[in-house]
Amino acid sequence: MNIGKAADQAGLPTKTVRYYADIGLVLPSSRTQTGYRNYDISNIKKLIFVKRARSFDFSIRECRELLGLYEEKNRSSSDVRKIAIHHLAEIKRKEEDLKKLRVELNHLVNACAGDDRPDCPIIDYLS
Amino acid sequence: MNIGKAADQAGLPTKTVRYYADIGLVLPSSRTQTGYRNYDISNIKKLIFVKRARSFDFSIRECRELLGLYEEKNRSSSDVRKIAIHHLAEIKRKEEDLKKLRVELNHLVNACAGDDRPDCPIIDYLS
DNA sequence: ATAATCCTTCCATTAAGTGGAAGGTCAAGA
DNA sequence: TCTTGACCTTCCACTTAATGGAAGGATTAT
Repeated sequence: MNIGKAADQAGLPTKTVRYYADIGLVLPSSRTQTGYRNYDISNIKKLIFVKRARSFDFSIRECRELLGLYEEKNRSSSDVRKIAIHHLAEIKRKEEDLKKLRVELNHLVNACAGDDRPDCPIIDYLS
Repeated sequence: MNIGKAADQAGLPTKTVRYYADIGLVLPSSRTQTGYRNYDISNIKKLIFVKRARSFDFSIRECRELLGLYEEKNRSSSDVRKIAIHHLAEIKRKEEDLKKLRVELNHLVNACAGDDRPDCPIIDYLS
């Protein structure tokens, strides 16, 4: 399967699939004599796996680790869980940061008249 | 004031202050004959303003706009408010995205035994 | 045969800095 | 006066995870 077809199957842009090959994340199983990348079913599965992991905001590095465990049939689920828990903590941290920002910015927005006068609590707060 | 002192006053790394000068966000008021950047009080105030705006996760582009309004003494507070509301919406969107991820990933982590067996709902879900 | 659609590699760009190298400047002490 | 150390300068590379585009080769359809 050529890269375009593979990308379609995986639901990823061709550019991204090529990028994943470049960084050695999901390599095509072979190349044609003229240099075209060949993707087989197991490659596609890996692409889909990475796509899903990325949609969970796992970094490429984490995707690499997860993909390693995905392929390792005698893995320990604790290894997978460890990565997921670490990522979960990161997500929670970001979420809390955003919440703080939202609450504070919301206050400022509410305090601002939003009219044609220059007085502005938002500017004041930042000054 | 030299850049190092200015950076200290603003609570920013020297590199960052130089970067802000490079991109024309906060320019030093002058240069010495030998090329050293000179910062005065108003420059420091702008640096602090940008630092606070950045801590609210306003992009550099937004900081530029806010800084423009900060300097424009006959601004309309509605212009400031518009930027803040737009940014607030963005924060909310990100927060909701993260929440969805967190809830779903939390399910998976809870479903995973995390022992030395290979069976793993997390891997299954991504496959 | 030729045109359209693939594919290839390589380079640049994105955001917001950060790190480091090579070298110039300045103030203080011996 | 010389030197040492702490500044400062510019320039280049690197970070994340792609994405856009150019130049050119391969394949497929008409």
